[in-house]
Amino acid sequence: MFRPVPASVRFPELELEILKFWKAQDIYQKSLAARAGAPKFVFYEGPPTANGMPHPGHCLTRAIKDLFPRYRTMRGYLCERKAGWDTHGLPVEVEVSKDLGIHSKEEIEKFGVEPFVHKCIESVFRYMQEWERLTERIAFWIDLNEAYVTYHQSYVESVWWALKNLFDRGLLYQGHKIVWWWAQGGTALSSGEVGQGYREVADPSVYVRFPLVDDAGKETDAALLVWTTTPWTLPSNQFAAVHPELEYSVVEDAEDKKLIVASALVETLAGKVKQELKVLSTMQGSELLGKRYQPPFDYYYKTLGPITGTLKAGGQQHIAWRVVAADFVTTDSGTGVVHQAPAFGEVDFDVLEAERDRFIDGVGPDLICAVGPDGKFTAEAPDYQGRWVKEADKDISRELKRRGLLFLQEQYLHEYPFCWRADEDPLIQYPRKSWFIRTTKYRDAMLANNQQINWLPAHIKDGRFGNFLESNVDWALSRERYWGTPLPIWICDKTGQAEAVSGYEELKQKPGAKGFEVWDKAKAAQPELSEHLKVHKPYIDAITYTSPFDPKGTMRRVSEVIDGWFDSGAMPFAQWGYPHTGREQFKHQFPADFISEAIDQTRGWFYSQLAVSTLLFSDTDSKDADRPAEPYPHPFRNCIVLGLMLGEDGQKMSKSKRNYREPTEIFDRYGADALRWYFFANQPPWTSIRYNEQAIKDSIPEFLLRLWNVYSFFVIYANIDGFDPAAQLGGAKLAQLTPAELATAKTYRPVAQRSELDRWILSELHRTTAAVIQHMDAYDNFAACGAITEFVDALSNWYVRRSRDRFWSEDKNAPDKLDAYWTLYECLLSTAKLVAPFVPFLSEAIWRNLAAAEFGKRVLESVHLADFPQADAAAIDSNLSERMTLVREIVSLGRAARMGAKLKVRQPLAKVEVILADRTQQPWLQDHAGLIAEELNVKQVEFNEKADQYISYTVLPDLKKLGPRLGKQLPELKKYLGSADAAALLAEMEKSGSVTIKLPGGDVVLDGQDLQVRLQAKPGWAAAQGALCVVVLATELDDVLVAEGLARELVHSIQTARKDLNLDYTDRIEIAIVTEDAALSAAAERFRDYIQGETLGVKLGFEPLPGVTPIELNVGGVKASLQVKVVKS
RNA sequence: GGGCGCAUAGCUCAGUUGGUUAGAGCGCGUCCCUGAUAAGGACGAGGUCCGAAGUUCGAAUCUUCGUGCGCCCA
Repeated sequence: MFRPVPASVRFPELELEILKFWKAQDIYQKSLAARAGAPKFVFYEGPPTANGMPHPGHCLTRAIKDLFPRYRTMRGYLCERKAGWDTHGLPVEVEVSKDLGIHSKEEIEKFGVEPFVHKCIESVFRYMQEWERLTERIAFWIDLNEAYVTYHQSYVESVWWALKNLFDRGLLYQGHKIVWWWAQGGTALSSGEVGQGYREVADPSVYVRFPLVDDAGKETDAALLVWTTTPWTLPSNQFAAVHPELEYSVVEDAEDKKLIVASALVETLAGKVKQELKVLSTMQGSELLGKRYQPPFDYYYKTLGPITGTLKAGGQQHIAWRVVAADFVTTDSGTGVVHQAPAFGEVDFDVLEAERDRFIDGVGPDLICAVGPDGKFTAEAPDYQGRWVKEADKDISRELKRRGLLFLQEQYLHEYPFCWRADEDPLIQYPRKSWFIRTTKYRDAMLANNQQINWLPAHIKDGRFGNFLESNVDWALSRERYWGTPLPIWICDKTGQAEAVSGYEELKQKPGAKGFEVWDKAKAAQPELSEHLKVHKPYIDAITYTSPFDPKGTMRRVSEVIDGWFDSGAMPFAQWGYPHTGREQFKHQFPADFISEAIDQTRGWFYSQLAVSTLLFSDTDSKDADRPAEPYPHPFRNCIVLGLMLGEDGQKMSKSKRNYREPTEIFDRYGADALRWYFFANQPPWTSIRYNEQAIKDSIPEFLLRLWNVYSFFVIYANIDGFDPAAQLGGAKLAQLTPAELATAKTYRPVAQRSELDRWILSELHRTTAAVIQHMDAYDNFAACGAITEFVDALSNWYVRRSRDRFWSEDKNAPDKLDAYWTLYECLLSTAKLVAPFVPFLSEAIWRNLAAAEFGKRVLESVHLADFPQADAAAIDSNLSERMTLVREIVSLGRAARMGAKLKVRQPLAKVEVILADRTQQPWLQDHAGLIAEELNVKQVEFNEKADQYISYTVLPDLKKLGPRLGKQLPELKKYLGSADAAALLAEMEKSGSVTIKLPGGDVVLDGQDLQVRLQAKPGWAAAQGALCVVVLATELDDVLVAEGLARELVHSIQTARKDLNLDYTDRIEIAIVTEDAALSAAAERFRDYIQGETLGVKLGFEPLPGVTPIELNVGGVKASLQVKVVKS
C-alpha cells in the first residue's frame, strides 16, 4: 500500500515536513558521501554580504546556485559547496556610523578606531540568520557550517600572500588617484555617495587667453582661447588639450587680437561677446599639437617652463605647457580647447600619465597642485595662500581681467556634486596617494582568459565584460578607511623603502618585531573579542620591526586597508587559506566549473576573480607564483549572468516602495518549489525579470499540481487494485528503482510487449530525459523545463486520460492493466528524479511515497541520493512520437470543427473524414481510427484520398531550399504557383517525379522535395484545417444519433444531480424522467441500459417518484423533469 | 555623454542558422468531463512583433538612425 495522497495538497506545509526529514537524516551530507571519490564539479559561492535583508532577487541567485550543483551531483559528480560571507568594506562602516549617528572620518577617529572596528565586526552578521533561513528554506544546499568569512585571519593572510606576491613582482605600486574629495571632512567619497549629492548650481565660467610662445619662449600675437568652469584650477594648469581631428580657426576679435578656437564654435562665441570674429585661417587640431603657451599663472612656469626632457621615441620636448591631443574634447560647449589641471580631474590626470609615459623614466612632468587637502591654496600659490578654492574664483577672474587675459565671463548652470551630509560643501576632485595593482600589464592575458570562459548569455564575453577589460586601468587598491583587510606593506621610516608581509607569523619572526602586546592587552580586557581582530586595524598598525634597509630605521605599516573587491576576487584560494593552509583543497577545487551572480557583478566579483587569478596563476607571466601555470580559463569555466529582478511596478526593488513581497511570505503562501519553478521555467535566467506574484502562484496549477494529480491518481488506483511493486521485487538490492531494476518484477512485461500507448509514453519519457540532460549540460535550465513541462502534459492529458479504462477494468491481474501500472509507476519514478534538481520538495514527496515508503530500507531514502535517469536510445521511437502527435492533431481539429458547427461533443455523429497532405502515416492512423472515433464521439473515421469536394490544394514552394537556388525568380514562382492548378501539378509530379515550370526569367525544374502541399477546407463544410491535414465532419443526424445524443444529455443531467446531491461513487439510484416529449422518452427507453450503467441506476421509470424533489431539465430544447433517489442497499 | 541590454497578445514571457498561418501560460469567451471531482480538459477571440529607413527573392530575426526603459560607467 502506498500512503494515501491528500486530495488537496498544501505545498508549503509539505515542504516544511521534507525540510525536517532532510535535516534529521542528514541527506545533504549523504548526497556528498555517496559521491566520494567521484569526479569533481567545482562550484564557488560568491559571498553575499549579510548586513542587509535578503529579497526575492537573492532568491533567484540562490535557486540557480542550487540547481546546477544538485543536477551534477545526481549525474555522478562530487560537488562540494562551501558557503561564504563578504564582511569587509564601506557598507559595513556606513551601517555602523548610522547606528552611532556619526558620518565623517573625523567623527570616527574621535569615537576611536578600536571601538569602531569592534562595532563593525558585530554588525557584519546582523542579518545572517535571515540569510541562513532563506538559504535553507529555498533548499539551497550548501555547507553553511564551514563557511569562509573574509575577515577571518586565515582569509586575510591568504589575501596578504597574494598581495605580497604581486608586490614582489613589481605589480603593486604607489601612485596618485583623483578622487572626489570632501575637503572640510578630509575624506574621499565613494561614487555612490557622490551620486547622491549632485545638484544644479551656477558656477563662474571663464574664457581665458593662453598666449602661444615661439621656440625661444617669447610671447606671439596669437593665443589659445581656453574655457573652464573652475577658475581656481588655473594656477595648477599643465596642458591645453585639443581634439586632433577637429578643425580650428584663427580668428581676430574687435581688439585685433588673434584667438584659436574650434571652427564649429566661432559663431557661438561671436554671439556671446556680440562682436564679429573674423576667421583668418583654419587648421586641423593635429597641427596645433606641441605648440607651447604661457599659462595664466607663473608659479610653476617660471621655474619649470624652460625644462625639457628626453622622449622615449627620441628627441627632446618641453615637459609641460603645450598643446596635447585628447579624444574627450568636444564642441558641445566651451571653445574646443580644454584647460588641463591634472590634479583636479580624472581625465586630465590620464592626460598627464600619458604624457609622462612618453618620456624616458624620471624626466617627464610631475603632478603639480597648488591646493592642500583642506581645499585651500598652499604657499605654492602665494597670492591666494590659505584661501578656500571656491572663494578664490572671483579674485582669480578679476586678476585675469586686469592682465587682459579674460576674454569673457558668464554664469554656467550645471550639475555639481556636494557632500551628501554637509550639503553646503562642494566636493572637489583631488589627487590622493593610492596603491595600485598593475592590471594593465595583464590586460591581454585577461582578455585571452576571458575568451575561454563560457558566458551565459554569450554577449557578456565580448560585450559588457570584454569591453570593460579592453579599457582596463590599474586597480586602485587602497582605501583610507578602517574596516577592511589591512594593506600588508611596511615602510622604512628612514629610507622610505617598503616590503610586503604575507602572514602574522612572518611578522613575529621579523627582527625587532614588537607591538603585539597592544592586541594582547585588548583581548585580556575584553576576552569576548574575536581572535580574528588581531590582523585588523588598529592592532596590526601597532606592529613594527627593524628595517632591513637601514639598521636605524623602523618598519611601520601603511595606514590603508584594501578594496573589499580584492577580498572577493581572492576567494578561490582564500576560502582555503591558501597557501598557508588548504593546499590540497585548492588543488582540487580550482578552477570552478560553475558560478552564477547577477549582472551587477560584471565589474565586481566577475572582474575581481578574473583579475586576481590571471595575475597570480596565469600561464603567461607569473613565473614566480608558487604553482604551475593554470591553463585558461580560470578561475571559472561557466558563468550564468543573472538579470536583475525588478519590483512588481518595473522599478528597482525597494523596501520603501513595497513593490515586492518578503521571501518568507512567498514561501508561506506558495512554497519554495513554486518560486523555484517560476525562476527556472518562465524565462532564461539572464533576462531581467519583473517580480510577478501571479506568475509564481501560477506555477502551482501549471506544473506542480498537474504532476501531483497524476501521482495522486496513481496512488488512488494502485491502492484500490492492490498494485504492490515491493511485493513483486525480490530481496536483491534495489537501490534506485531504475527501469532495469523494475524489470525483475514478476508481472513486469518487456516494454516491447506492452500496448502502443505504453510504448509511446515511455518513448516520450526517454526523449525528454535526453533533452533535459542535453540542455542542463549546456546550462540551459529554461529549455530543460520546457521539455519537462511538455512531458508532464503528455503524461497527464493523454497517457492517463487514454488509459483510464485500463485502470478501471475489473480483472486486477489482466496483463494490460498491470502494464498500465508498471508504465505509470516507471514514469512517475523517473519524473521524480528528472525534476529533483528543479523542485526538490515535490520530487522528494513523490519519491518518499512511491519508493521509500513502499520499499523501506531496500531503496534510497531520498531522491536526491539517486542517479539522474539515463536516456535509453532504444526506448525512443520517434516514428511513434510523430504518429501520436498527428492523432492528437486530428482530434484537436475535429473538436475545432465541432465548435465551428456548434455540434456538442455529446451529440454523436456518423463519421469524420480525414484528409492528409502526406499519406505516409495513413495506414497506421487507420488502425487507430477507434481512438479518434472515441475522442470525437463519432461512429466512423474515414481517410479520404480523393476529397476534392471538401478541400482545395495549394502548392507552396519550400523557400528555404529554393531561395538560394532561384533568388530573384522566387517571386515569379510564388505568383505562378498561387494561380496554378495544384491538382494537375501534383498529378504530373507523381507521374514523372518532377515538373518543369516556365517562368519569365527562365524554366525551373522542381522535384517533390521542392514543393509542399497545403490543404484548405472548402467553405460550406464543418471542417477544420491544420498545416498538414483537414478534418471534415458529417453533420447529418438520423433518429438513432439524435436519440443517443439525448441519452447522453440525460446521463449528463443525472450525473450532475448525483453530484448536487452529494452522493457517493457507489450509491445506487432510482431515476424518474417525466416528460411529454415522445422522442425524449423513446431515447431514454432505447438507451436504458447505457443510462443506468453510466449512472449506477437500478431503476429507470417515467412516472414521478413521490416525495422526491424534481429537477427541471432542458434537454436539447425539450422540457423534462428529473428525479433521483438513493436506493438503500 | 559613453558602453551593454531590453521593447512581441490585456498581463508575464518564448521565438533555433532570415523562410510559408509568430507561440506558451494567465486572464477573457464558449464548451466538455463528472470514477484525478473543492480537480481536470477542449476550443476560440485577441498581434501595425516600439517607429523609420536600408540589406535581401523574403525581416519579429540582419544593418543604420530614432523613441522609451533598465543596468554599468563618466
